[in-house]
Amino acid sequence: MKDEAHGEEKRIFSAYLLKNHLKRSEQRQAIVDTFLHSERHLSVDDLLELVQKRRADVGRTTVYRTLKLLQAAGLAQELVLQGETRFEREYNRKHHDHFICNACGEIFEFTSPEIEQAQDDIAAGIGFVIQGHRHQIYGLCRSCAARPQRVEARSR
Amino acid sequence: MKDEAHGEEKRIFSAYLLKNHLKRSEQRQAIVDTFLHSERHLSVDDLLELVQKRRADVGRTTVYRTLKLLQAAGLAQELVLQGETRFEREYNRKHHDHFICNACGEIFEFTSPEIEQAQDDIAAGIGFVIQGHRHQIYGLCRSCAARPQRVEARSR
DNA sequence: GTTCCTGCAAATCCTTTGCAAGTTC
DNA sequence: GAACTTGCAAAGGATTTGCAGGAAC
Repeated sequence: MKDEAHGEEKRIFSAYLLKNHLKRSEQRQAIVDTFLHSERHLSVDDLLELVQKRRADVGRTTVYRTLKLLQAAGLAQELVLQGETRFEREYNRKHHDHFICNACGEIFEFTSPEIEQAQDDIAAGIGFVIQGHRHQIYGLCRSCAARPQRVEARSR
Repeated sequence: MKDEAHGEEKRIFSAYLLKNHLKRSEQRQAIVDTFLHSERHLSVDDLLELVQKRRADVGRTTVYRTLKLLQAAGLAQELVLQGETRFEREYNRKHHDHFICNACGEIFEFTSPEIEQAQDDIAAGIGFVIQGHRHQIYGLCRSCAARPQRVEARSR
């Protein structure tokens, strides 16, 4: 199906390995492929579980290590949502931020030129050079907002 | 000096204790006072260190526990900046977000009605009810941006 | 063959919890 | 005196590291 997808990212990863005298192992390969094919915001356990469907012999340690490589290569980004560490693809994705539903945990992505512009203006005002940002909005998604009892559960 | 400051917050904390049948201990008192008098973004260790200047017998555990109370009372907010957990005062502060300098670690606060408005618009568009948000911008502050070698150090 | 990888177990780091002794109401 | 607090030590959970055996180059 999507085997030919993410060619550019795979090339970048290969280049990263080469440049750093690292080797190409089957486990590493499986983790990277799985990660790149995923569109979700994965926790380490999510990714481990997915990878193990391909190869049961992949260990959690290697997932941690490979995620570090992916980050170093600019292909993955770590984010902390609701106290949980998650990873998402980074390369060539339009910059975006996240809505997180407090009730169902669903994550929605959004982009806003207005917000980017406002950020730039503020940064310029204080002489700050922006290198990145994290922007997360918490609340209730449409369907959870329609179920009032969930609000109760969260407002404790 | 500032002993009379934060009266409203202290009152809220007292009310919170009362409402939950909790007691007023000297350690708790010292931690709360120290926290409220601080204008910085404190880590647990920062706070512990500050408190221990007043009372050497305050333990880290109690700091953790008291921070939970402060959060529950709506007086403190936890945030994760550069992977570090920190706490800041919450009550009655104009909502704000943070710039964090990647080189020196300095934190600058900012507010932006434009950004708030844009968030509201986007949320409305997808039927999302906003309950809170975190917005952090990373980069270099004015003085660190003027020192190019720091950029090197960070871009590894 | 050398260098890098892997999984396991152990080590760390941060935070929470169980508990006996001390405090507050 | 009953209920709550405290600090310590131990437990937990997440992530990292040391190491011996295995794979890649």
